[in-house]
Amino acid sequence: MRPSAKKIASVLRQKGHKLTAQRRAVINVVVNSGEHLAPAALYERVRRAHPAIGLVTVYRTLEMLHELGLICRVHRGEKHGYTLAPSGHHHHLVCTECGIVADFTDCDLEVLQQRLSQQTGFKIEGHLLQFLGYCRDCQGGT
Amino acid sequence: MRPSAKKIASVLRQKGHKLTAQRRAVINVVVNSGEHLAPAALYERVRRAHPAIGLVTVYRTLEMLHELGLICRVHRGEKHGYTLAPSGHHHHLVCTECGIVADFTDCDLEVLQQRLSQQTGFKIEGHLLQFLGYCRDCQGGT
DNA sequence: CTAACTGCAAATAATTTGCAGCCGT
DNA sequence: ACGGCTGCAAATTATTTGCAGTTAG
Repeated sequence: MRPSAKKIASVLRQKGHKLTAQRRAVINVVVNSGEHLAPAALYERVRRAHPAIGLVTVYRTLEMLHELGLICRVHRGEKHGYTLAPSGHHHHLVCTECGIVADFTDCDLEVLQQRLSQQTGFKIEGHLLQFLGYCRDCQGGT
Repeated sequence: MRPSAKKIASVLRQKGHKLTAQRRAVINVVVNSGEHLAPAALYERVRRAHPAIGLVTVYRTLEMLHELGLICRVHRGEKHGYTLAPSGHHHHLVCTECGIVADFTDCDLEVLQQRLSQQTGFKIEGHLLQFLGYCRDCQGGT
């Protein structure tokens, strides 16, 4: 399950972070968007609810949420952004057109990883897997 | 197979690009390194053979080689760099410590891709897969 | 010869940091 | 009250672009 704004807020408190109006605003935007938003885009949306917020605060809030494992980064072409983190191991399917994100958890890379590890002698720590494409709504026009 | 410097040079000619001393120097460094090098690191090495080269030229040469499909980008943590592109579909196993890269071609993601496509309605165009870990030589120390 | 190429310096773009004042707990 | 948080402006870092001189083909 993807966490709710309340859930996120409570984690912040538990970890000793203050729950300010700015942070609430950022959290709300992230939660109410299925898209993966770049800091700048997120900033624009947050300003609607909280016009005085600074871009710097958005950056700092995102970094904090990321460190707490509440949100994660996704790649979209050369750009990148943040989206809510469902609990546990997972990956993303990102629409390069609108940025919407779908999660999936079954990546079945264990076997491949095992073999690669043996063949190369690498001690594999993790993997980066993401699909790119066009979501249902973006398949028509350009 | 990974392309040789000669192979790359001949492709440049075929495509109507000029083969300058600077380009040769960049190509040689990329070819003689199994690592994935960031533009700045590559620049340092290229200077040994060609001290007067500008960083800008390195960027432009890398971009050109990338467009021709002769080299490809890899991700290493938050950073990124370039490495030789073996022909055909492939992926990388990157050592986060020293940056050395191993290639592999069999990713078996077709089945997963098919299912995701059906489940989400996405028209999947491609995927991003890369393993991160420590190579044989970097597993000991930090 | 001539268009492509090069290097410099300046321009962008994205993100980080120093700092003084503000505010959640 | 106090330490964390905020916003501004300046600093960084990575990459791109304008331009005049250079050079491969």
